Amino acid sequence: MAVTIELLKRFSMLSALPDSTLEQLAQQSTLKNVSRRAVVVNGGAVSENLCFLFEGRLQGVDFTLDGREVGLYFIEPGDFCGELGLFDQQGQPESVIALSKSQVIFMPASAVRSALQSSHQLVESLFTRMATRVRKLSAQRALLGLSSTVARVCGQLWMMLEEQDPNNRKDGVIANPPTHQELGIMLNLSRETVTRVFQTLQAEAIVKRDGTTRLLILNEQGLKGLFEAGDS
Amino acid sequence: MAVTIELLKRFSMLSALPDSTLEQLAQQSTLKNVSRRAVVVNGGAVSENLCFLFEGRLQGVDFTLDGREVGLYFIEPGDFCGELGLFDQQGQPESVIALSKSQVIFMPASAVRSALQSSHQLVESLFTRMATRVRKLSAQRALLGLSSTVARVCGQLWMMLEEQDPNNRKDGVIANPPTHQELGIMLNLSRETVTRVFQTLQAEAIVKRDGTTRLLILNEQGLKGLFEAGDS
DNA sequence: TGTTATGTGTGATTGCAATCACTTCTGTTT
DNA sequence: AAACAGAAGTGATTGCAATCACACATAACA
Repeated sequence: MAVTIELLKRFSMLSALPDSTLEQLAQQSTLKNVSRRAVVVNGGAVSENLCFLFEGRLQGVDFTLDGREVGLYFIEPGDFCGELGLFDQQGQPESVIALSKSQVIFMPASAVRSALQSSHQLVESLFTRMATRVRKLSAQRALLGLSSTVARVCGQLWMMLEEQDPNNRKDGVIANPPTHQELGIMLNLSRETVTRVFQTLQAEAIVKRDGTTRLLILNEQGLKGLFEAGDS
Repeated sequence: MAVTIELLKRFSMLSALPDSTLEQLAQQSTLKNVSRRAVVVNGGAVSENLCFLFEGRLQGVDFTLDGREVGLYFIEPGDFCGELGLFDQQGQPESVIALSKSQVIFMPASAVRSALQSSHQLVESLFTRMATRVRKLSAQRALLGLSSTVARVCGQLWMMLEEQDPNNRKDGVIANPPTHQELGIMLNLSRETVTRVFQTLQAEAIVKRDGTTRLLILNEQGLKGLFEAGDS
């Protein structure tokens, strides 16, 4: 499926580029519909593409040496992945998997390198985005330092809410929420434990499931309070 | 203390820069001796400097909302930190602390930005280094997915060994090893649990303490085996 | 519409590591 | 050399979440 300049402008990192650069990137990119559970980036392999998520939800998943799945990060619409190997030809250990039906733009790394050569502004944008990514990884890791399972789940939901697009954020909606299992591997919790925390949160009218494609945060202050309480 | 071109060349990211660029960077940089427990980068604040570690050991430390210390990463000699805010003027949540007496070169971010403008090679080096950092953060996080405390500690020691300079690596030496407490906060373990694991490893002649500045890895295969065994 | 697969929910059991309090050892300072 | 501070070591107790097995609900597919 063809990629247009307008489509690429939806991504904040690309939006400030001149149309001529966007046109070149668009011509070399492909928009694909990927189904739930599809592998978007293969772990371990060098990725030839950057993957921009237009709609859906992706998750970076690694495996420990004892075979456990470890969730490293989620990718929300408007974000991308696959950029680590841009200059060092090395891949990333984790796979990136679609958690729900998604639309992904695959953009060749070579095209991005060319654009970087001619646009210092893109260099700064990419670097800034990498910095944001490092901060998010650190915040994600800090969640694991919480000893309370309720605090950990609430912290994850809070982080996901903060990363929703402005409309969903305003309405307290998390689009395409991950399953309990997918949340569990982010937080080193079994899916039963995540289920039990959700039971508590729903009983207290803090969250409410709205079908499988939306999770409603009914009480943001309550959620944040449980996150900040830590060991209550 | 004055910084020389030769000193800066010890850092792989800077070594390929032309002497004229290195001279400019050197003139604006400062080498400081910092004592154990000194704060090298203040968490939350925008850092005006990049901090290059010449000798010693640094640790990035954050706090969870319930007040627990969380260790995010170690910094070995030859590496640096403080670069996240280069272009977005935002800081990092974690503080960077010296774990042992260290020598750190403070290099103004403004000087690095200037160098980046004129050196695409430095852009690539910095980006590649950020990618490496993301991979390390992911690997660090994956350690927390191991359910066995022995595997987790052994994994941490293995990662630290791999990051030693070639001489120490060859000899199976970890220089300036962190305390059990400092290791514990990296791995979400209490310092008592880390001590008990070390007891086991020393009893099995896998590791041996050589004073406070060196930890000897006597049996690398044994260490790696315990790491890879996961849930033994 | 019925069947199948996936996700959520539930209850019981058990093991492991956090916690606490304390002692011993080692390095630093006076 | 003695005193002090910090780090390592030790033992007992207890709580919490992983694990397991299973049932129920919901979504997807034929």
